[in-house]
Amino acid sequence: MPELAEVEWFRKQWDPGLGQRIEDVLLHDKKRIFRGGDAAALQKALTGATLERSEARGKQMLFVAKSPRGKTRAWLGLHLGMTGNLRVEKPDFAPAKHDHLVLRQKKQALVFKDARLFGRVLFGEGKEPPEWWAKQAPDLLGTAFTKTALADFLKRRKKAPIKAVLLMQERFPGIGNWMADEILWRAGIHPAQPAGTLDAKEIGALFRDIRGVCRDALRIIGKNWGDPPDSWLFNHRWQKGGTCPRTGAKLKHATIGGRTTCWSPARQKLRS
DNA sequence: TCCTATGTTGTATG
DNA sequence: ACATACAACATAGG
Repeated sequence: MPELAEVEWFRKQWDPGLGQRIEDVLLHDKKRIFRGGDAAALQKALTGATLERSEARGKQMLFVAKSPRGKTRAWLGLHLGMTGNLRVEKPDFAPAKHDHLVLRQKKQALVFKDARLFGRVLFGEGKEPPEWWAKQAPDLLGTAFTKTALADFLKRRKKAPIKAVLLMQERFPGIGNWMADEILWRAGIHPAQPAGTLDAKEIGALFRDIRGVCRDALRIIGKNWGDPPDSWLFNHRWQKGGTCPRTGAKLKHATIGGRTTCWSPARQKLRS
């Protein structure tokens, strides 16, 4: 479920717990969601710590907690995978089947749920943010993401379909299946077009629409989980017999880059 | 029963 | 070493 804007929205669901002490940490499924990380150390470090702040970069979230007396910090990383979510419950909440991590506080409990277990919990301790956070790719709306950086990356991945390339988190953090389709639809580029064959005009459009979709998604979904307008591909892509909101033509679907892909054949044509 | 799912990662191959 | 393709992971819902 969660891409850039959904992750940002879920991150804020734990805002009621900021500035408050964590009384207790409940771990449900230790096996998969921690992927070999030290769940016991996480539990120990977070118990009694005060939740200070949180951030999201792409699909990765970071929650920072301050130890009771020391200067050290506990760094909690959450990735929602395909089906993860964050929510708030009453302080005496008892975790159900898929609630893998619960931070209990006086006024509420902060709950991480993930049915399919594709999500993951990361952890680190110390003064500096851990490696897994520091090495996150630069924000697509920041200054480090330039048209030149985009063109260079496309050149390196020249044989791969552009759809698959947009899903690479090392360069496009936060872009997922629906955002990639939305971007290519706006830019008028066929999802199977090899990345190295895009001309300067297409790269310009792609750059513009990557940032445009990120901005719009954060504004509409990231803020209040609002519904995207019908002028987007989003509301038509899963509908049976769905049509392109710009051309009215019937949308096409196929597996490209290993993922179900939707495009409007009237405005996205494959070139040779 | 079979197919699908807004994601990543390990492995095989070129 | 790098790029590409795809199965595997685990569960729920149509």
